[in-house]
Amino acid sequence: MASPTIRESASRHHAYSRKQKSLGLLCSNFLSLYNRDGVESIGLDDAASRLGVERRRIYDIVNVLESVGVLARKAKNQYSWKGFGGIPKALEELKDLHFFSLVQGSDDEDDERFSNPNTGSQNDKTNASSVLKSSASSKTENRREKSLGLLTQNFVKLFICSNVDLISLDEAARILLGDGHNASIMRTKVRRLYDIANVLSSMNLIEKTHHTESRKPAFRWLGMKGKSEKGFGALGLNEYKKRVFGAEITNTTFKRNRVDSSIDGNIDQCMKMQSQMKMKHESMEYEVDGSNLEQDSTEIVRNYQFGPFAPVSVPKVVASENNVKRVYDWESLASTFRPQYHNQALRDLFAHYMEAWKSWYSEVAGKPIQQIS
DNA sequence: GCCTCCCGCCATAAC
DNA sequence: GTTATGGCGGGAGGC
Repeated sequence: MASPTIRESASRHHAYSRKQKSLGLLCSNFLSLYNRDGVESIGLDDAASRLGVERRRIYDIVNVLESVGVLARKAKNQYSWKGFGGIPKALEELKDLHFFSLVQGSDDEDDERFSNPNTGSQNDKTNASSVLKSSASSKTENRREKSLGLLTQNFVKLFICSNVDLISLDEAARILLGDGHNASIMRTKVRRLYDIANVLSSMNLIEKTHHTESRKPAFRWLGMKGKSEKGFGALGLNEYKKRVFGAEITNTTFKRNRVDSSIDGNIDQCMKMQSQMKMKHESMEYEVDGSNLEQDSTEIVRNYQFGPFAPVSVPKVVASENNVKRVYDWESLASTFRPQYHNQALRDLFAHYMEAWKSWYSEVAGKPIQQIS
C-alpha cells in the first residue's frame, strides 16, 4: 500500500530519518506552534503547511488532542484551541458521563454518550445529539467505534479508571479488544496504540518505561502531575528523545466490516463496577451517617486528581470511630459486583480494582480493612 | 529478527 | 459531483 518509490528514493538520496518524521515529534511541534497566548483557532491547512506535513498526519494529531480536550472541532477544517487547561475537564467528563449513564440507563446509549463527551465531539457528524437519535447507520457506528479519538479515550481510561501503574500496548490492546481476536486485529489495534502513545508521550501525559521484572516496554500515566497549563507539551528535542513507544502489540481489526464493540464493553464493565461500588458505598454511608452525604458526587468529581485510580466518585468520607455500624464487607461487595470477565487481562484489572479500593479505603478510614471489619 | 510506526491508499462522510 | 476525513495495513527504519 505504501508507496515504496517515495521512501526508496528518499533513503537512496539522503538520510531518511524516521525520527524526524515521527508523530510524537510532529505533535511537539504542533504544540509549540499553538500552545501560546492568543491562539484561538487552528486551521488544518495552516497547520499542515506550517509544519510541512500532509493533512493526513494532522488528522492523527488533532483526533488525539481533541479526545483529551486540548482541541475542539468548530467546523470543517477548523479547530478551537482549548489548551492543556482543557484536559482536566475532558477527563472529568469521561468519568462524569459514565456515572451519569450508569444511573440513567441503557448501556448502548451510555456508550454513545460516553464515547462523545463534550470534549468538542469526535466530529460534528457524531455529536451526542445525533448519536442519541440512534439514526446513525451501522456503518457509521462501526467506523466511529474504531476511531482514533475513541481509542485514545479508552486507552486513557485504562489508567485513570483503574490502579494499573504500567501497561504495555499489547496488554492494552488485549483489554480493549477482549480475548478471541485474531493476530491481525490485534496488530492493527497495537499500531493505533503506538500512534496514540507517541502523541500522549509528547504531551507528557504518559511516559514510556519498562515492567520491572519482564523489562517489557510499558507506559505509565503521568497526568497533570506538576504541570501547569502551559507547562508541558511542546517538549523540544531533548525531552522528546526520552519518549517511549509501547510494548508489544497485538491487535487488529477486520477490514471495515466488524464492530468491535467489546472495546467499550470491557472498559465500561470495569467503570460500571466502580460506579456501582461507589453507590453501594454511599448507601452504606447513608445508613450510618447521613451527614456525610452533604458531599455530593459532583463536588467529588471536581476534586479529581490525576493519579492512578483516584476514586473520584467516592465521597471523601473519613471513617469515624462512632460509625460502628458501617459495613466493611469487601469480599461480599466484590462478589456482588464482580463482573464475569472471560479473559485474564480483565480479571487482573478487576483484581487491581479491588486492591486499590481496599487500600484507598483503609487510608481514609485510618486503619486496614481487615482491622475495621 | 523483531519492534516500532511512517506513509499513503482508498472507503466513507460531508458538503 | 468534489472535498474532507480518517481507518487501515504494508513494509521499512531502527535497535
